[in-house]
Amino acid sequence: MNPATQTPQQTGTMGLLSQLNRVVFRRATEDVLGMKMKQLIALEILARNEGCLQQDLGSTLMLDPNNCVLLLNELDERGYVERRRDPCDRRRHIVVITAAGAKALKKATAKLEELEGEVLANLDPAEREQLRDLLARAMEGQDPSVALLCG
Amino acid sequence: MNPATQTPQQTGTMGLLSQLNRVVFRRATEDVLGMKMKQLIALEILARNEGCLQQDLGSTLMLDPNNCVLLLNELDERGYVERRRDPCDRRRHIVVITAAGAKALKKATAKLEELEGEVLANLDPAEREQLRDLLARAMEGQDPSVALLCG
DNA sequence: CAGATGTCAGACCAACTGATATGC
DNA sequence: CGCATATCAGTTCGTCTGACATCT
Repeated sequence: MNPATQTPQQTGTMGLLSQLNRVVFRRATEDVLGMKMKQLIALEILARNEGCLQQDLGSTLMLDPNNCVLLLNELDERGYVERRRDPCDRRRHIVVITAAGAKALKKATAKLEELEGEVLANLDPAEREQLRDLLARAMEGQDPSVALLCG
Repeated sequence: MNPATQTPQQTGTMGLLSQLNRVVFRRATEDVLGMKMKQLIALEILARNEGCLQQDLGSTLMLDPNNCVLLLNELDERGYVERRRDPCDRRRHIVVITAAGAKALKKATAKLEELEGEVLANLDPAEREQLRDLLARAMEGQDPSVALLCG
């Protein structure tokens, strides 16, 4: 809290990324969004990829198969998703978002965008789009197993 | 994993931020950096703010005072920081980075920048700087209690 | 004494590890 | 039978809550 003593040294991009993410996480509570941030991201993916495989969802979210089950259990209990057996390979599950899920997602997304406006208050609309574009392009460069996220 | 079924709907900026951060976290393990990501960020702040107050460090990292103690215990055990009583108010601690801490930070930062190059492979150098600038400017707009991070 | 700071111990939650059941 | 998928139970880790000691 003593800006005068700052040296010219810069904080790394990854550190800034991590900290800004922390700001968002601290504010994007379940109370605000109506669901957990993780659930929101999962529903976003499911909304854009109809009938996606459970394992693909897991790999895109970078979750162990294990953790993916837990996440889907939560979403299932709330009635936001359904798990159906894949007729081609009955070991697999196909996950689909329900109407209730889509509705809840819409609400949560609106809240998150509100929050985004506050967190990115220092950036004008063009810069915000630039930021989004850069983040999206960076994500596209990741391991293909994460591909479902990119639109 | 079925790009053909993607709809035009976009993933939100906050979702992308969260996911890209996850990519970094998954890869920035203690094995790679020689220390935890959190420790690295703390040392970065201490390197740029000589003799900063423990509570200011905590608020910048968005840690409870409690958690801040635990983090400093780890760094102290490794000999990376020292806690000194503030002569002005002997309830307070002033935290300083040691020579060993600075050395370890330098190493870890180099590794993190290597990792950054891989994670941001899709962006050219100008775009990476643009991204860093946007993130830094966004952070500057946060609550003043987080100010130590901004350079 | 009241308030602030830092510390510790116990509770809590989220994520990882191993074992089981089903289907290929 | 070996392999893959999903599920559950036990463990571990990081984080939060409350009590305590020191100092102003």
